[in-house]
Amino acid sequence: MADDKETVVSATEELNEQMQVRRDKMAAIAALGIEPFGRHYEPTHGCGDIVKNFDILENQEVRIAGRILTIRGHGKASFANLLDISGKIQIYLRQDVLGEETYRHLDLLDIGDIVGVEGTVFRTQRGEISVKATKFQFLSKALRPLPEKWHGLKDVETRYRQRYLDLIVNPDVQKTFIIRSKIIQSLRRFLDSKGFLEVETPILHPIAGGAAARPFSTHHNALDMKLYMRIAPELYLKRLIVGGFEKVYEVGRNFRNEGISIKHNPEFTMVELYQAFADYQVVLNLTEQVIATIAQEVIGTTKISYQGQEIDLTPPWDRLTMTEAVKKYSGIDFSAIKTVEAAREVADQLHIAYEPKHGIGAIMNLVFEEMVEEHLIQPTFIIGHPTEISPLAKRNKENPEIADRFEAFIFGREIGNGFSELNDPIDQKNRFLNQVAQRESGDDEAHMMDEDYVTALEYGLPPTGGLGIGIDRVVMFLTDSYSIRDVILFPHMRHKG
RNA sequence: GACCCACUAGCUCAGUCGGUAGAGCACCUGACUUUUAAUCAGGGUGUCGUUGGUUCGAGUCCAACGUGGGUCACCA
Repeated sequence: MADDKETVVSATEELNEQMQVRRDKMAAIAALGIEPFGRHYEPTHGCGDIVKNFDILENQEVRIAGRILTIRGHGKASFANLLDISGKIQIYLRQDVLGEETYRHLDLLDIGDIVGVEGTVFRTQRGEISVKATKFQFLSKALRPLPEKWHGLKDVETRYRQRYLDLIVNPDVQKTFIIRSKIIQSLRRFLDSKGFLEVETPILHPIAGGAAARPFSTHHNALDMKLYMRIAPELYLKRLIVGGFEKVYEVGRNFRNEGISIKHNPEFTMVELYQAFADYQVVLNLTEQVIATIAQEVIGTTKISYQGQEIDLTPPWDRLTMTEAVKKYSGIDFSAIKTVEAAREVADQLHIAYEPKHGIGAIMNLVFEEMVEEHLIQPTFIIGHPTEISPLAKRNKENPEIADRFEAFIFGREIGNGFSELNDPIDQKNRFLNQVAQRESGDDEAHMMDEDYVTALEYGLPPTGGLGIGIDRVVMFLTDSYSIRDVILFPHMRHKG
């Protein structure tokens, strides 16, 4: 079609000078009988490893490969810096070593190209550990220029949309994602060592349950069936406890169809774990242990600095009931409030908005969110949430209006949530019915009825403690990242306009 | 969803009161055999996010839209 032709032509016209020059060089490389986009190369050493191990490697022959970051030509000799995953090293290229013809190929070399170099490890007069190249070959031509070497890439939009550029030119970014990987490794090591079994449960759910959130919905064509992206793995993991696994965990992605902020990405990573015969106290202790262990293993300390604030992750963390916390920071004693009318009056005085569906417990939770959360800078467990807002948690034995539940807060942000699991199928069914009623009255974050889950409970769920920890937020704290987007490789973005 | 801020060369950024579009790096041409933000000489490569409006004249003022960031709202 004519349209296609025009597309090709206009695409060609869009090449700026630098892109055209690089394409010309690519063609010149091909004209020499060299593939501009190579196939295979076996480095013997990492660039950064050579620098680290110079004592052993001095005067040794090495073969390295990486991306050209800088080139400094000096006539019949040139210097370049080569980057691979292990770090950077300088390469020194001399016409009299490489030969005139090969040396001329350097004219076709650009910053950003990926090349292989063989040569001898040595130290220059200025003390820079370098490789004196005896051979040099093109591995992949870069057809676009890299961002600037000194200021790097700062444009936030480009950094997120083209994360590969961010990773190439901003070394701290790579560091953050290496730490992220180590955090998850450390988490798995910890749980494995405690006898937990790692499992995988569905991400496509016929019923989205386990949390109060709006799901993404999708459709299975062959089955002509509506499906949801999971908002939490909770109900499946507890089915596994019914099935006889006594300690399970899953590290995985949850999807929630909600707003985006520095603390929220539509897909985010959580670990959820369940331990049979345990209660919320057991998993509460586990929470502070696992976070402290990860911090110690990955960054070498449990005393961290986040956004200029010193935070001590060393157990034990503070423990405070929600009622106590609300009293401490708002002056309101909800244990003395016995009617919804009284609770509403308090909320009105504090100018906190509530809805008709909110009972005493939900209103206390609103006060908590509004007046308490921001003060919980040092790691703090808030214990004893209203049962009203905890439809999957077991009631407290002494006070059925509160649940055996906790949330862990750091820097005013919730990083974990755990409870004694509701294992009474009759109570669970009634709570679901309650949620369904709320749903029908317009709350699209209320739970859907999950009959099969209730059936599973009817076969017997042992007393169980369950815990969920937001991994992204943990990574944020341990890498001192301001935004969740800085700990997610490809954060969600709109279509480019 | 509301409000605020940003968008200028490949990258990082200037751009005065509305009067011919600028710098550094990168790039191009040349010199240079231990440099390292190499240096030296020469060269500006642009749909000023988009579309309208005001004006003799708009990168600059106004409006709408787009994208990003932030605050709030919403929310594990």
